[in-house]
Amino acid sequence: MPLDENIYELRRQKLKAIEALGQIAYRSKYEVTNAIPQILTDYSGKTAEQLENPRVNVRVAGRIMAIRLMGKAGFCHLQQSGQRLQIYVKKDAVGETGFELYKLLDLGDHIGVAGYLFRTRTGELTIHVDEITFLSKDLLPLPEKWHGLTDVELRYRQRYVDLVMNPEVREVFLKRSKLVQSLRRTMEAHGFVEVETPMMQPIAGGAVARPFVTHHNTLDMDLYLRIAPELYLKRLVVGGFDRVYEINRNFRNEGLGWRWNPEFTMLEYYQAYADFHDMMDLTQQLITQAAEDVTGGTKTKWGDQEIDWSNWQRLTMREAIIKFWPDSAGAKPEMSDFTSGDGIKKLVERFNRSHSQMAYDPGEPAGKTTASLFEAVAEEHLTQPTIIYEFPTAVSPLSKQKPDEPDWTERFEIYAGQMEIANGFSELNDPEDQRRRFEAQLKERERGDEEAHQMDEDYIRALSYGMPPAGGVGVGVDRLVMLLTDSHTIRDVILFPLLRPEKSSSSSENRSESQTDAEK
RNA sequence: GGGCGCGUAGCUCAAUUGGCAGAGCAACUGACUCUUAAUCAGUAGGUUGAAGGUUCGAUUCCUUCCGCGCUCACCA
Repeated sequence: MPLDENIYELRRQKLKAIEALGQIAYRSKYEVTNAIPQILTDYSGKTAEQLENPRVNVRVAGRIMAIRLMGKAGFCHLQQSGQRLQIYVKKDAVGETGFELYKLLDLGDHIGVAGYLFRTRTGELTIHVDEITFLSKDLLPLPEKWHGLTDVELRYRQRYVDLVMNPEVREVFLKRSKLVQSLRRTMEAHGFVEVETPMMQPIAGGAVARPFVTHHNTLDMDLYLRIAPELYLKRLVVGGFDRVYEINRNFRNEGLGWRWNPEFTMLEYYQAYADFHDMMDLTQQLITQAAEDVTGGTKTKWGDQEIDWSNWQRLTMREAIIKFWPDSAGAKPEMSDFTSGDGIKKLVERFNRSHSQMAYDPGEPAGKTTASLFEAVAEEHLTQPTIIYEFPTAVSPLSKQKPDEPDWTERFEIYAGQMEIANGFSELNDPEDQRRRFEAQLKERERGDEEAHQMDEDYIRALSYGMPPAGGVGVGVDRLVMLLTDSHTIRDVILFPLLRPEKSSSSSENRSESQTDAEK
């Protein structure tokens, strides 16, 4: 830290010296003729002769990422929008004062330059500078130019430095932006209307998770940050918005991990008069289109594997358990094994004998066990985009049951890269059935499941006014970004992931201490 | 929360069984008007995450704490 402050102080003095040369320390604006990426696009193909006549005069701005001084001339690389262009500064060209300014520049400073394009002896496109304008000072030293910033914690805590130093990080977030654009485009093309529903809710519903709690002072009431927008979007379907969608944050007070951040982005959409098969088709199309829009193709790298977004498979949950049943756990299950709680229990016991123990509570509903068994048996095999459909009713309090098998619902999830990335179903619109499902969830809550769904009387009232048949889907945007950018932790696709608060032991605390001392 | 690992200069990393805490880059001074990880000569920069213990002596061994990473469990 002492050295840090030395450099800071030294650079402040340089800034004063720069002002003494007639520059403004923090000026308001600088008119450029070209952005650096534009120059690279337009002139990279031109020869030295083509650049000479006619001569191309430019004004550009950027951050100094490399600087080399050789007596009375020097080179810099200016970076803008993640791309770099070299400039050549010669005392003869910029004059005495201009060169004094050049000598006061540091790595990380922002400058604007005016000059003309040429090629150096080694052929690199370069600006021959006539005039330097100082734009802004970097008072803190950037990380080492060769190794850059690799410390994971610093990268997340100081994302601004990470973005300056690591162009591939910038790329990930550009792709994230493209993905969201693509999702919106597909939704709009299908006639969906974008809406915004409450982030603060009196009852945290629409999913099975623990919420964050906050408080409104004037109304003196506790509110929950939403765990899902689902119940509000379906209220809108009741109200006559036949196709609605929302892209926004959900908050779940759960653990952190490579696939989990407490706030994450979800796309949710609801379509009246559609069932879960329609939603599977739409979602498959949405994701395939997104892969193409973001990466330009349908095949993406995922670690040492490849995901082919044009090749999907569909399996029921029961089929998936049978298909991926490990040989070591004995004969594959039969469909009839899933019909009784006893049959499922036996499957779990057989599986657990050959594998690491899968957690399960004998008192829980059989459907819950089946869903856990599916995750234990199949999830790790689901690298290619796969739609798993027909989920147990016990874990699907908002889905419509299969007409012929009431223990199973018209629900699906989409898996890729061993992650669940989407969840959709034919929406339960029978208010009395919905009340019974909520009551079953309340029993689970009494059994100690803090994540079980709460009773939402207003939602039941909304259904009682009549909701048309509808299908709905939620798509995990962060996880989709991970898959499309080969990022293996969610923190790499969220600009500012949740971290523990920074320890204030060093600089900030010292400063406040010295302030109190001064006050005394 | 459990298990494993890590923490040394601003950044990236060394340091023989426990024996003088080092290098490159960044910084500073000087030389250099086509360099590009510029080069050359020199200078400065450290409470080895914190506290305690063992020892003649601790970056190294032990304990506790703090922080980070990986991983397992709950969760999308």
